Amino acid sequence: MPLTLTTDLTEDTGFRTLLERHGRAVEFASGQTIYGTGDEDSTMMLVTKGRVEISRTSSDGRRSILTHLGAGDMLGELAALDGMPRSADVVSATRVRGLVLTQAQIAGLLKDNPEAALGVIEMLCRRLRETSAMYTAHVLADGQARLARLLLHLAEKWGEPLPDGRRHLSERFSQSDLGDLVGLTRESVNRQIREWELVGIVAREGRGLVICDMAALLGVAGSAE
Amino acid sequence: MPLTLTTDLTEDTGFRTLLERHGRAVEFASGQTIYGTGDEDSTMMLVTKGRVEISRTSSDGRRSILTHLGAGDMLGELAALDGMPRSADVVSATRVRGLVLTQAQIAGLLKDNPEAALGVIEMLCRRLRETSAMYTAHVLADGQARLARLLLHLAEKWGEPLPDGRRHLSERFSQSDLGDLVGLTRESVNRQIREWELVGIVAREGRGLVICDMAALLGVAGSAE
DNA sequence: GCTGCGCTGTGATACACCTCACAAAGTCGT
DNA sequence: ACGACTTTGTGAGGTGTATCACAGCGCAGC
Repeated sequence: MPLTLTTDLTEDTGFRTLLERHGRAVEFASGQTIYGTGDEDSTMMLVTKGRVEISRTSSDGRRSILTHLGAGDMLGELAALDGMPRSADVVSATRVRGLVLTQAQIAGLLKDNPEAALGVIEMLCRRLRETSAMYTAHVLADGQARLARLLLHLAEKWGEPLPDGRRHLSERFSQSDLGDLVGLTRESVNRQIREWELVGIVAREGRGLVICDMAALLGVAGSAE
Repeated sequence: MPLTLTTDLTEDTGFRTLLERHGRAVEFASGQTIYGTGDEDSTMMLVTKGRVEISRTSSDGRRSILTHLGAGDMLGELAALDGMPRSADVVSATRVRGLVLTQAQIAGLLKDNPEAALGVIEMLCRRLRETSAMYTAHVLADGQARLARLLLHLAEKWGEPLPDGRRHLSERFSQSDLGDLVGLTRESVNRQIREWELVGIVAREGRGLVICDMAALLGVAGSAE
């Protein structure tokens, strides 16, 4: 089960309307810190354009990326819902545009509209299932399987399908990003991808990556599911 | 940040009253499967006595234990709240007594009592923070640090304090359980604990374990926080 | 154009942890 | 008190990844 931490807005909890109607438009250049771990502010944001990275950094400087979010994804709802300090860093990976909602606006929505609360509960349950699946996947699978899973997931979320069924990933994920997403070093990611390239499972097309043989990746990924 | 997945009932979302008043009393012998991954039933349960293990098993038979829950903890609320299939196995680690609530009862509570929904949201947010902290901890820390963290957490949740400040863990956790809780083999756990025993960080007292030097464990645990 | 700087590629070496194998000790049922 | 089963202890050897080190490459800015 791949990591998403994504809030699917096709199922509307009332947030979408609220955001589009009352959200304050914001914009960030690439590389800016949007929220920092421990911050006390309690806003949330809907990404309308670009890509952000959710991560944590250990005291000795190693980084664990939880996920990347893009247009249509919400972020920061945890702090907005429970008022606790932010639990992760959010950094723009590209130029990012979004709509921001304050905690007061959200609290208002929840008070006036009990339906919304049920939607929120459903969303949190889904996130909880995803996160805990992500945990066990990391415990049980080795690096190769985790990387295979990641590529499949990224291709799904960010890639465009090619006519021949392969998938093109044009968004730029550096190998060290990939490493931080699955808990491997950049070098290990390099060697693994290189190996898959030789066997024709993936290919390099200009600045992007093409997933040629999804079935093979699924095989590698599933071996320890 | 240790794994808990625990629902703290001191903060009452209305569930506790509901459970104590309308819960159906149940009892399980040690080693019984209470809920199985994929099951469709949607009850939840308050543990009143004993200890249960929440785990997942990979296709190749390796097991990852998410946590152990005991008296005062709720389990199965995820499926009860969102109606999806169970996402993990729950097995009694000892003889267990509990009170069971049906999904209909919970739905009724949430509909009649909007306050309760807010409490549930808060609880889910806390769980989400814990689970994702658990994930990054596992990615960033090595086996030694994870085991140290685990012992501290178990001592806190299940141990009794001794007059001299040490902590006695009388509940029986086998070394392979400990391994499955942190993603190590039984052998590795054995060697590590043995080593700590030699240095006086922990000690064996009959059938239980005593944490002698919490500070030292904290040091090991925190080195990669 | 040249100059940095971040990304990629690759070898050599180290080490944490696993796997396998087996013995000893403890626990439980009858 | 007996055997069966689980848990613990420990060695030898293998392996997946990390670490370090360095070279090439591509792109942005001056």
